[in-house]
Amino acid sequence: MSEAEPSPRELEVLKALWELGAGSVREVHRTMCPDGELAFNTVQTLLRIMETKGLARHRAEGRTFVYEPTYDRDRVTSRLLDRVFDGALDQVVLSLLKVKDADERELRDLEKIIAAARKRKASGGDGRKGA
Amino acid sequence: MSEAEPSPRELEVLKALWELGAGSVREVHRTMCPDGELAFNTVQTLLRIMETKGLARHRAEGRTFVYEPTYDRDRVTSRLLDRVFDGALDQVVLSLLKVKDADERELRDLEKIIAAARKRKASGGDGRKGA
DNA sequence: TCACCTAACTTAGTAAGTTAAGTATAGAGT
DNA sequence: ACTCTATACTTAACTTACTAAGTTAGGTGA
Repeated sequence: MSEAEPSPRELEVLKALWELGAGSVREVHRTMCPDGELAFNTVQTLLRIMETKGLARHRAEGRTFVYEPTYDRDRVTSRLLDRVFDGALDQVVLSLLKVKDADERELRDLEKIIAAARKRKASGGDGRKGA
Repeated sequence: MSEAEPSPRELEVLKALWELGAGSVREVHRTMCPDGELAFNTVQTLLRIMETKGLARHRAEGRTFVYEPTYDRDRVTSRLLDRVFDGALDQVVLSLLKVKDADERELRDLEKIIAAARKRKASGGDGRKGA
């Protein structure tokens, strides 16, 4: 099984978790549906299932369970995209640019990000590839 | 409902469809599982369901149905990413670069893509997308 | 025409995702 | 001690996804 894919609803939970860093069921619930679209219990169940899938983990804090995401947003994004492209990074950006039609500021930001990546690679001298 | 999300399996079908441009059930089947992991009928059913969801459409060519994807890869990618990020393009690229550790050639390609996007915006002033 | 191949359509069963009511328990307040 | 509340755990109904066998019917060649 190793690394389960989050379902759409689970992704919402993850987003709340990323925003919070870590949080109790109550906090996650409030974050992901402030207007109570989902019942508290529903979120609780989701989190329990996500734990069995390895998408989240918890520690007890008093009587309350505090949940944490197992994978960060980068990891999840990368997996999601590998499903559509097969790891072709530039294809992704191309797609995005075609659809989103970024403004000048965004384009410049992107260039900065790329420059930073290049520098990181050069300086660290560290071209590790995680397995 | 407007625009349904493709399930994981449906995404595989879409990938075959994108590769083919358009194709019969048989062609899609061969493309997505050359070693017959899935039955022909399974693919056929998937395509029919995808049509009801608006993910694909077909035209009859003789007795054979030829299926076509409704949305191109860019569109699907963009929607997929909006589920994780909320349209923050540079966040996506940042995520990707963190995880993928692109090589120099890829980085240069990315810069070219960005430059092209900028030019497209400046010249035509026309960022129109055909449906 | 009859047998055969191919392809579409029907149906159905298993599995996974989604939702939430119901149940039990541990502390906090009176 | 008794009640109220907040929390975790159990169960289950209901939906959607996945898979494929079975059925029907149009062409093709003998």
